[in-house]
Amino acid sequence: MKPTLRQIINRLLDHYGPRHWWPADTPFEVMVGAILTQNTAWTNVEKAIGNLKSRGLLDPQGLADASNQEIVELIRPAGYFNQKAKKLKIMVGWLLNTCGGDIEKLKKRDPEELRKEVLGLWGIGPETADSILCYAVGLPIFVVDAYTIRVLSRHGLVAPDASYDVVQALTHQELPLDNSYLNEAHALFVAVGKEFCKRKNPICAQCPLKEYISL
DNA sequence: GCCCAGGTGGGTA
DNA sequence: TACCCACATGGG
Repeated sequence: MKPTLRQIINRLLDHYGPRHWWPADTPFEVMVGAILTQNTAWTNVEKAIGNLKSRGLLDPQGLADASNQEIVELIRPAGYFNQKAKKLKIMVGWLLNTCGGDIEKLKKRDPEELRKEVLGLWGIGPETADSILCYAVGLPIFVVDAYTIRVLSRHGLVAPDASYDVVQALTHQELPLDNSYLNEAHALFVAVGKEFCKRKNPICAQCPLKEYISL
């Protein structure tokens, strides 16, 4: 039997309970984490974030003033450090320029225009942009990631190679456009994805969604 | 030693 | 548009 999106999320919420995402102390830390976690295990991101924190660089002006070399050394554990240092510099430059580093002010902007602007920054694609808008700014936007597509495709709701925009359009059509709900929904996909829906294991005997599997 | 992880941008046909 | 590749560390 093919479940609906709402059924999947209800089942996951039932199983995991509220996730309290994103794992960060401040909205700015969310933004930094969103860049550092690109194609990277979160455990490695934590080390990099810890390094930045202990150096007192986890604020917009601090990062803007730091040398590229220093940032590279601190974020080395997160991988892709040359690219990511550049991305962080571009992101904080934009942030300081557009709102003086005060992320609260971004809430007053037109959401669609803001998303386009963030997407226009080098190094920020759809998932990173939406992570920032959902978890740092607090907008009602669903974040699509590899886990989301993997889980949904294994239950026949989207194609395995479905595009980001197609999957997001589906979620925005089927789900309440509410920040708390969409925040929770994405976090639940990550929870079940990490535990049961890795690339290789096709079937998950202990998965809370196993009752729906019919493929 | 090999595969994978909460992607993105650039190059080529 | 549709592939292909570089980017890089750390854990299983």
